[in-house]
Amino acid sequence: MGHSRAEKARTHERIVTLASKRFREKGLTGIGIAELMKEAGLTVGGFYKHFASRDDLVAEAMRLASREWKRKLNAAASGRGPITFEFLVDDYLSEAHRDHPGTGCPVSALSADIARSDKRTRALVTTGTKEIIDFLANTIRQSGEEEKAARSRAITAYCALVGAIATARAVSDEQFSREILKTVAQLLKNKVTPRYHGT
Amino acid sequence: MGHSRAEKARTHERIVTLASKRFREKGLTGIGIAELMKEAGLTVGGFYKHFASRDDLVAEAMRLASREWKRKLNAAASGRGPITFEFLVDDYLSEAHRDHPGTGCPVSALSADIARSDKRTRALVTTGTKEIIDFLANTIRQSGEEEKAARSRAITAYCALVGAIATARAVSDEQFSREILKTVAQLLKNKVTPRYHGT
DNA sequence: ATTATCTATAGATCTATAGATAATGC
DNA sequence: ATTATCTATAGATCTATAGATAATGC
Repeated sequence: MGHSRAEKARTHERIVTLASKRFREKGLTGIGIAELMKEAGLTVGGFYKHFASRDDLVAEAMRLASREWKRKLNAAASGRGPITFEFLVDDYLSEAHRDHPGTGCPVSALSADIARSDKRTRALVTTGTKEIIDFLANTIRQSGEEEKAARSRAITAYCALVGAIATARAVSDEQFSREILKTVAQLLKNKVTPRYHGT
Repeated sequence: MGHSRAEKARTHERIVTLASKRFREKGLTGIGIAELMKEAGLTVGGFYKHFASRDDLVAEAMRLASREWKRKLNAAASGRGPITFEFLVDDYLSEAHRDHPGTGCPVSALSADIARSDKRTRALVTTGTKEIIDFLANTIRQSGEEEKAARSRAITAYCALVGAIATARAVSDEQFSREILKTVAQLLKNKVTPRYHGT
């Protein structure tokens, strides 16, 4: 029991980290505070000394998920030269990402729940989404695309990625699910390479 | 109280119709049986004479949502000659669709919940999704596209549509939300018209 | 003395069931 | 007699709070 302030900060982070994973897996209302605290090795009573309300935890968990997701994209680049659009597409549309929503893109896992969340959470996700799209647009410009066209492609590619993972997770036919991932990956990559010269 | 068998059938349909709407609005776990029955002008006790379990209602509601959604696409075509890909895209990516999930595409509203649903519900949605993609592929072939390429484009377009609505609903910046809808609509329509001759 | 966590619990849900009531349908 | 719906309730949740306990930190 008891324990230091430094330990409390670590406990806090442990709860938020766990929540950001479980929320993506089970939905923002799919797991209760008691179960989360138990999984974190704590009991329900301590929760409200860490968070003013459940929505507070949701907001913090989504903030962490967005930050980690961005960090992951950047980390994927490091040591390999500038990250390419093709790499991002293959990484996003992998079966690993489809099968592990807990560590994946928060928007594809929680879009509907986010739409029903409070202002703070939605604002956070909005900022994160804009940043990812800017990031995508930059990789597209590296392929020689003009700025405005790159943004259009980035937005459309982002939506195709989100929709593909969401749909591939929803359908129960494994072959069909894989077809979705592979087809979207292939088409997105073809569309963006300069050799096709689309407007 | 009491009432005829014919009336029971109508009551049953009323519950399923309401559920298919509320589920799309609030999520598959976002509304309880008591509230649904109350909204349908009934009380909670009668529920289990209509459905063996909550999951039973979920399955029936999703079946209805898929059927209605297909019917809507087909109805949009009637009296206007063969339905075009362009029309479907604009209709799907309208602000009206974004703002009224209850009568909209069940996959964009519920993908994550569906992924966590039982076999029956997922199988139903899988079939519905395949049909919509076939439908899209047909409209693309009407623009002179070869069959296999049309299927690839249909799958990718479907994912872009689903992701665009999901994302446009999640973000809280109205201008950004509209940008997403418009950009994806424009790019999808450009990509499919024969004048661009992409592979 | 303060505080991080605990046990315990209030009050509001939720799904599901039991048994009563009032109609239909033989 | 059967049955469509009702009232009432069991038992399991859920969020949030009160008060106890055992540590930290002045």
